[in-house]
Amino acid sequence: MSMSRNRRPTIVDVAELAGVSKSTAARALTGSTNITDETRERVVRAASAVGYERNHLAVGMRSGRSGMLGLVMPDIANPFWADVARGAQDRAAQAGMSLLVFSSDWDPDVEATHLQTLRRARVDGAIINPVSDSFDDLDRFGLPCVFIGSSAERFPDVSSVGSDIAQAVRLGLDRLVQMGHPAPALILGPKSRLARARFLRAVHEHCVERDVDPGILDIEDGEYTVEGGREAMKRLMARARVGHLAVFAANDMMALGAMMAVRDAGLDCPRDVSIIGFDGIPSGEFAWPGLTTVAKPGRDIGERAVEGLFDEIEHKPEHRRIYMPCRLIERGSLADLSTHAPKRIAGAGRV
Amino acid sequence: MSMSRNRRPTIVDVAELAGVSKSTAARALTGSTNITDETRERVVRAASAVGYERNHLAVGMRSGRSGMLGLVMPDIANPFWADVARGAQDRAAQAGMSLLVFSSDWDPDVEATHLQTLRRARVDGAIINPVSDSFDDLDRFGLPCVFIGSSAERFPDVSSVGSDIAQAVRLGLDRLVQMGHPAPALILGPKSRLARARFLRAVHEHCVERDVDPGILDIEDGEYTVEGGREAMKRLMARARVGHLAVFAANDMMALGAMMAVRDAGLDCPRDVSIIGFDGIPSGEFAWPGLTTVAKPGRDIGERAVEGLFDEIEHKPEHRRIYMPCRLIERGSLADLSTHAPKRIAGAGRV
DNA sequence: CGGCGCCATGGGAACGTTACCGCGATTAAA
DNA sequence: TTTAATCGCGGTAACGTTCCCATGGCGCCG
Repeated sequence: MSMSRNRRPTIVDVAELAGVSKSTAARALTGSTNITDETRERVVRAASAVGYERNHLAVGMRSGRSGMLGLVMPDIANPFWADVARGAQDRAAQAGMSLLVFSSDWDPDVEATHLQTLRRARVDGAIINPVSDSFDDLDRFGLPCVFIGSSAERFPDVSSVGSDIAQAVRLGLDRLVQMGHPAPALILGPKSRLARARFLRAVHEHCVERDVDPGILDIEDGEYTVEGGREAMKRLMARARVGHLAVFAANDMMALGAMMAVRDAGLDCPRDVSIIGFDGIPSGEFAWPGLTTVAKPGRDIGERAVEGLFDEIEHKPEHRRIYMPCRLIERGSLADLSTHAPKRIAGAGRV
Repeated sequence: MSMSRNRRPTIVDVAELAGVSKSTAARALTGSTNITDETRERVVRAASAVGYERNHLAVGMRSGRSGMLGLVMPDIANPFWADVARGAQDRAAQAGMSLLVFSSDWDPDVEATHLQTLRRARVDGAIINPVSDSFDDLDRFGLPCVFIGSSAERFPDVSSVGSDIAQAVRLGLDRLVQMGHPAPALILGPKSRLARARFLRAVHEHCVERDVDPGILDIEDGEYTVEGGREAMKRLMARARVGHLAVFAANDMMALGAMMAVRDAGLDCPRDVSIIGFDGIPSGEFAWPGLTTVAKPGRDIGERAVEGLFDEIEHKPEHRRIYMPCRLIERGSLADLSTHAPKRIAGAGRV
């Protein structure tokens, strides 16, 4: 018995036990052709007898494929990104691949470090929510890449997957109009973020289609946080405005912050103020009232990103940018003013 | 120029450019001794010139250390587990290691598949929230392991990290007593879950210390979900009980569900019913009222698990089970009855 | 001044796997 | 029946790295 207990069995151990060469053992185990059924079965039996498990490091070295994918996101603890990670992980596992997960915390330096780690680990491809503005060394040796998120649009020559902001905004605005809020105020993110511009552009297009002057919309900016939304909502309420106030927040966290500000001001949502968010984070379900929002398909985005990455790895550059449709989740933070004040352009009167 | 653009540069490319042997190049790059500063600098310069990046697959194969850790959790999209993952990932990155993340969905078969993948990937160790009851093949070849979560207590001979349920329960009950709720009702998980027994035992111990008969506590069981908590709360309210009702839920989701049930019944939290949860999920912050809860240190648990795993990998079996302290987060779902009804054992009267 | 030892370097093997090639045997085709 | 083709199998090289050992040069000490 040459098999020591502390050493992991290799394919030669299997071959010896089966009485064949390691070449034959490899053929049997890889499911290759040119092998007798009887021999294959003998090898397979020997493999399970010694507890053989193929060494993926060695396979990866020989074949140049590590069987691993990289995922670099701002923060895995953020519910949206966790959802994306889950989708990516499921799709990768389905294809027999593993996922290396990293959080960049919106820091370009951290991101660069993680990317270097990914390249060193010889991942077969990477899914990245880009923070940095330049990726010179990213594709220097052709690491297949798919970007995710709206910041990915800064890189038109890299395949990417994101939510369809135009469709999402349309979804939200249509519902607002249906409920009798044709000209909602907007709470947007910082001007530096690309997503802000996308969101605003979609609003403009929608207004134009409905012959509404986008200029009449109240707009407040804030950080993409609860506190940012709270402050923005305070400023919004401070503006002299009569009647019911409807708000479309570009982010659920901000929407929840806005809800808090409404409560702080002694008002009631949805009676005095209607709020609709954008993201679909779980917290919106437990707020009171439940937050009506346009949900991004985080999991689907993760899945599609992996699928796109497979195309990229196989050098099938079919698509460049995929927009995943969002869906409306109604929970009760929108007042229905349509019966009381049908078809008015400006803000409707208080119920 | 023999360097093709599509081939990743190896250490021999570096060595050739620097005019040394690959052994010397390796010495220079690994920071080993026995090398001239001048030679080292020349090699380092050559390495960056050709864009050399050490192949971790090859390193892992040669050294037996892949530089990767595995993390198997029920669901990365669950906020608590996402937090754990974040902590583990940060601590691993800090040590220069990568994290392979998997979600088992509480399915033993899926878990087994992921563990096999981990072993094949030759991870240096794994952090696992165990679902299965048996792990025969887990340590057959000595894969270093640290378990996390309360289900880990089923495996006393495996190092594990979990939250200190006894301390958490004490924290919650002490606060309840301070607020004038000495004998709260309990909403617990299914009887099959180990965490339920731990929670209940801690409650019993605390009651005994305070000379309260644990038998007088109302108890309802439910699934660890919003719906489970909602149903349990309904049953709790259906019991003939006068005065203010205080509830300690063993899980934040259930606590939020209980809050919904209270609202559905036309009652008010905290005026009519006090609710305290256990977990510390973000959603509790946005509920109305904000959910007072005992928060598990998810991120810390992840970090400590990685640290424990390092000890395990280096065969330093110091500790076996680490209990991480929880902390109380007060948000307003507890009514303060202490001034109105100080020091009463049974349920206090309505305010 | 000579021998010994240290130190910088180079050569080669090994980690575990798979691809390629060669060889013998069995079978099909002429 | 003879030849060619196919098929099953074994040997060997190669992936990129690090470690061990050998070698040669130089300095130090006796």
